[in-house]
This record gives sequence, C-alpha cells and structure tokens, in this order.
Amino acid sequence: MVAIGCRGHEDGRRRVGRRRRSSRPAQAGGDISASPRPATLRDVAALSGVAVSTASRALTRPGRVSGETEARVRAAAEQLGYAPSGPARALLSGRTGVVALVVPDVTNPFFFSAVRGTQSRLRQGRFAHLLVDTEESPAAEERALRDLRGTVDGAVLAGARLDDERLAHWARELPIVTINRSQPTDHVVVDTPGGAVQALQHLVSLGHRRIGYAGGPPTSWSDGRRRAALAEAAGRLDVDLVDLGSHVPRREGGALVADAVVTAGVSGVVVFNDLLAFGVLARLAERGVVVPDEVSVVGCDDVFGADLVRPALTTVAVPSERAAYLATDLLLNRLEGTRTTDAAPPPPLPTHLVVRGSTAPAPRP
Amino acid sequence: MVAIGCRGHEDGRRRVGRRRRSSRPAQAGGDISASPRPATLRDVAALSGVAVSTASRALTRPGRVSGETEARVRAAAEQLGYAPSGPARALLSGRTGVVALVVPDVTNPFFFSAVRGTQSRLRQGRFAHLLVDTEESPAAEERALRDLRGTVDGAVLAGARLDDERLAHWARELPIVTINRSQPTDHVVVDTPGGAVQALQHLVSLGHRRIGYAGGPPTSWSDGRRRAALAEAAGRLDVDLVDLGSHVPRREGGALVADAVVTAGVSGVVVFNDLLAFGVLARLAERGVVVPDEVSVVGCDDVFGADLVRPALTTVAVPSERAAYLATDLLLNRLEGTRTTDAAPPPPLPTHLVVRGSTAPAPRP
DNA sequence: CGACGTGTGGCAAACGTTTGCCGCATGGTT
DNA sequence: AACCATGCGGCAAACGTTTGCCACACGTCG
Repeated sequence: MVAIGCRGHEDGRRRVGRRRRSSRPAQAGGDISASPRPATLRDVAALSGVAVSTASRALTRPGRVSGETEARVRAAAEQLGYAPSGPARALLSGRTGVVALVVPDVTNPFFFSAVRGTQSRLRQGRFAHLLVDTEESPAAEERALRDLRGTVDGAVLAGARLDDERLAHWARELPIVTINRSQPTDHVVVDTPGGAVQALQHLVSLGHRRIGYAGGPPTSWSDGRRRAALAEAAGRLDVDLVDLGSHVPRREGGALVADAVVTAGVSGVVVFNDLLAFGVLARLAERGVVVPDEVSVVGCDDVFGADLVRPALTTVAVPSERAAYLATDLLLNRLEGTRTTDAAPPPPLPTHLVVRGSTAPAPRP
Repeated sequence: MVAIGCRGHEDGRRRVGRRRRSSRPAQAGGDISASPRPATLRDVAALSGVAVSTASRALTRPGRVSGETEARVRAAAEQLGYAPSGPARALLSGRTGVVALVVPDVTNPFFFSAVRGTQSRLRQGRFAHLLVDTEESPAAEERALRDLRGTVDGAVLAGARLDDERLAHWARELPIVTINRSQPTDHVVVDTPGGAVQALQHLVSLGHRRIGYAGGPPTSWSDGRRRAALAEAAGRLDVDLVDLGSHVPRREGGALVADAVVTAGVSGVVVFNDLLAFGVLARLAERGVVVPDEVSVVGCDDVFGADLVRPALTTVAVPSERAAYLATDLLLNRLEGTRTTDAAPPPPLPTHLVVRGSTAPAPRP
C-alpha cells in the first residue's frame, strides 16, 4: 500500500511517516476505558462540534468562549478521558512543568529531606519532580545537566560536586538554584559552619581542650567552610583542634574516624555527618570506648535515626527540608518572573545544636 | 506591524504567533556559553551546510550518511553545544524516556529503598526518574495517573492505595507495574505474609502464647494478606492472636500501639512497620515497660535505623530495593517489547527474619 | 553505450498543542 | 438607518524532531 494519495479520515491531508495508530477518533460513547489510543484535542473538538482552537480555549482560557460552548467541550473532554499531551505543550511553550532535583547520593538520609522539601514546594506550584542521582561523580552531574536542559524548566542542585567554572557555565544554560554552595547563581546556604562552632563551644564548655574534626569529601563546599570556621573558633577559644582527615560520609567511614580519635587522643570529636557519626559510635563501642564518658561525639544534620541510636546523638540540626523548600521556592519564583536573578540572596539558614546523650564533661586526665 | 506577509529569515515561511526568540542561529564561533537560546538541529544543519534531515540522521543513524558528513555534523553539534529537545522527540515518537515512581509517602524510609531500586534500574536503561508522592490519598493517586499518561512511558506503583477497579482502569491507560499488589497487570510481590508468620513462629518458640498484631492502613493490600496469614498460622500453632487495630504507619502511631499492647496483656507483638515499631519502643520505654524482658517487639521492613535503636529491632527483612529494581525491570522490558503482559508473574520475593535485641523468651507469668 | 543498482542527501509531513489574526454575527449607539 | 464595538469561533502557523519517499550522482555490468 502507498501512503501518498491515501486520504485521512476527515481532513484529507496526506500523511507520511508512521501511520496513525488508529484512524478512528476514540469512540464517542460506551466503554471508553478500553481506548487503545489516548484522546487528543482533535477528538474532543470533533465530538463537541467545534474547531480544535476553540476546544483548546474552552479548556484553558476561561471566559474566552461562550459558557455553552465551554460546557459542551468540557463534557466531551470528560467523556473521552482527555488529558493534554505534556510534550506537545512543552514543545510550543518551551516549558515542561518539570523541575529536577540533583543529588550526589539518594542513599543519604540527608538528601531524603531535600527530596521532601522540594516535593512539597513543587506540589504547590503544580510542577512535577524529576530525581537525579549523580553518584558523587562530577562527570555524571555534568551529563545530567546537559540532558536536563530542554527537558526540564530548572534544577535544584543539592550538594553539587562540580567545580565553580563548570557550574557557572551550566547556570547560564538553564535556571539553577544550589543548596549549600554560594555561586553566581541563586542559592540557599545553611549555616553549618556556625553550627560546627556551636558544637565546639559546647564541647569546650564541658571542659574538653583537645578536640578533633572528622571531615567529609574534599569536593564538599560545606566541609571547607566548616574547617575554616572551626579553626578560627579554636584559636579564639584557645583549644587544640586536631584534623582527623577526610572521609567518605557513610557509616562505613566511621570506623576509620573512631580509630583516629583513639590515636589522636582527643576527648571530643565533631563529625562531618550523622551517618559518619553512627559509624564512629558503633566502632567505639566495639573497641570498648564508652561514649560519652570517655569520648564525646557530635554529629551534623540531625537525620532520621539520630535520636534512635544509643547513646542518642548530639548533633547540629540542619533545616535541610526547609532549605530545599526555599531553594525550590527561589527557582519557581524565578521561573514565574516573580524574582530576578540579581535579587539579594536570602540569608544563611540558622542551625542549632541538639544536645543528646553522646556528649558529656571531659574525663579527668 | 503585521505578521502576515513578513518573511522569515531564511526559509521564506510565514510565521505567526510568538516571534522567534532570536532570529540568528546560535553564534558559530567564540563564546558559546553565553548563548541565550539553546541550539536546535536547524542551527547544527545550517552550520554544517546540510539539511535538517541529514543532520538528524548523522546524529542518530550511524552509517546512514557518509562518514565525512557525519563528522562535520558532529563537530557542529559539539561546537554549538547541541542537545536534542526531549519534548520534540517525545511528541513524534510517543516515548518520553521518563518513568514515574508513585509512592504514598516519600517520608517513609521504606519508600527510599523503592527510590533507590528504581533509580538504579532506570539508570541502566537511560531513563529519567519522576517521583510522585500521593500522600496516602487515592484521589491524588488517580489524579497523578491521569496527568502522567502521555508525559511518562510507564509507572511503578509502590504501595498503591487505589481500589482494584480503578487500578485496573489505569493499567489499561498506561503501562503500570505494581509492588505488593497482585493485579491484572504486572507486579512484584514480597512475601511479607511469610515473614510475618516467621515472626510469629519465632515468638512462639520463645514461649509466647498471647501475641498481638498491630496493623497498618486498611487500604494496604499487604496488611490484609498478612492478617490472613497470621490468623491461619495462629490457629495452626494454637496461640492467641490479638488484633491491635489499624494504625497510621509512622512513629507517632506507635504510642497507641504500645498502650494497646499493655491493655491487651500480650507478651509479644508483631508490628506492621518498623516506623511504627520505633514508636512502640519509645512509648514502652516511656511507660517503664522493659523490652524485651517484659514485651517482645517485631517490626517489618528492616529500614535504616532498625539496628541503631536500642534495643535493636528484631524485624522482617524485606528486599524492598530489589523488589523495586525488579518491578522497574519488568516495566522496562515491557516497554522495550522484550516482555508481553501475559508472561508469567515472577514468584514472590522471599523475606527473612532478622533477630536482634527486641525479642526474648516470654516472661514467666 | 545504455540499463540498473547503490549510496547519499533533501523535501515535507506529522506528532498535539497554543495563539495571533481575521471574519462573522449580534446588539447598541448616534 | 448606518455605523461601530464587542463577543465568539475558525484558520493556520509554529514549536523541534524523525522518517518515508524521492532525486540525483555515481559505478558496474551486460
């Protein structure tokens, strides 16, 4: 059979390429649930006896068509189970109604909060939520960003692992808001350095004079800032701050930290991450070191589980869900033109120390 | 100014509607990073001196064009930072390359595993991952499904809250795979009833004769199946099984359960959910009831934190990440035509009891 | 030397929606 | 009665890509 010259079912236009999946419009009455092909606006228009453009307006421009027509079109749409095609809309408008959340590791409970915060703001804005895990790899992050552009209206980057230059580049390609990363783009930062200093002060007030800091990945922007703030505070408070190295922020990494704690002979330790801190607690218990009697441990993030572990973890509570919410809010405002890029960045979100059972007065030497 | 009759910049086609965002193609040389408009295939074609169709083929049909042309087009694409438009592709092909994961509550750590499993399979298939939270509401679930159709190639439903009839309806509208729900569609089920029975046997072997079951939401399919399995096993093992009611599967719900445990005078309890079990543990401790000496508690799911809490929770380990992986695998195979809908369903995934510190021999009365 | 196959590139339709412009009809105003 | 404003609906282009068909230019074989 030849495609050329064969007539369409109603408009007589020639069709090339893949044949229509079905040349009949979705059946008008009866069981619509078995319709193999989703109804299009054309079907709706045909059923209600108006032009496609009118059908479109009836559904999206309240008041633009007469009440009677609108009712007829709506009824037809309802009957056919019509839902507009996202891609078609996106193609024309350039907006997909989708926002991506890019995280380095979906496994980390910290990023669960990011998921929640983003999700809750996106729901309000009727946006859909694309989730991308870059597995801590800057290359994967960049690939994701490339593919995302055009598929997505904007992206929230939590814990971006890209270097500044590449990040700036992509921020020019699509709307980006970062969390915990100050950049030539919009961002929300959480004052974890302030929290770390609070943790240090807490330990000092308990009589600790020799305190360790167990850091996270070198690519983490927050880690660098915390190190600096801690060093400054340690100088001011006149205590010894011992660098316990960089660690993979997972429970497995904690064993190494625990051993370093013992070796370095510190009586208290501030740990990059609750996850890491859980590992520290487990390993110290294994080695027979009693927390908090012999060593005090402070975590960071106050993730799910911090109050479950025994002793319950003293930790810097980070409003991460709120941060993600705000970041998404910023992004959406920018997408809707409510906010311009050069508006003042929001102030850092405050953190606070939650004192639980893993810290206590320093042991008498 | 009039649009009609005004000539386009190169093809002489009339243009109506929104003016082109910029009539020049993205600049050929120099700083491409500042390009305000993403490069299209037309730009690539123009730069390499071929037709759009040829450019398309050069990039997607290896061997269809001469090697020399392909190289030229690839170079141009590279130079312009070209990335194909997802929506445009989707519109024509009917495939978006996106799969949705629909969960009732992103807050629940159990669903985090679903996120991970889905994510890891989707990555292999080069699919993107849309995350939808229905907040335990069947209505929201249905709305999501409606909007999803056309925007998404298929959906994985973990813990669907829709009734059978509606679910069957939507399964006809778009490819759906469910987790823990046997349906006239593809599905992966986890043998939690078997696990619950294991838990019961464990308690019985420890000497417990009066055992409670604290259930989850009535809309949960798994909950119903577990109840049945437990009732049967209790009869067979000749022990008293006490129904402790239906509960919201969160920590907050645990207080109620704990009180019911005390009131009902059971010495052991099987709880719908680890989350709920955490709440039970906390409340029992608050009331001065010692676990496991006075009451034994078994959870379900083995979520993050089950080994952190004290006493560590004895629980039914559920391979939820694997279940999500398999469900996604089923879906992708179906999308790629590797699998037909009427193929045999995979067998239930086995569960096993992880015995930790929250269970012990029944107290002597 | 002509017929034919093969390799390569172009034309233009099609996917489903939105929207600028135009035309028609109706009702109100001078 | 002629004119104008307004309301409503239709036409058709446009978004960016893919792809069936065709056209052209070779080279080879009879």
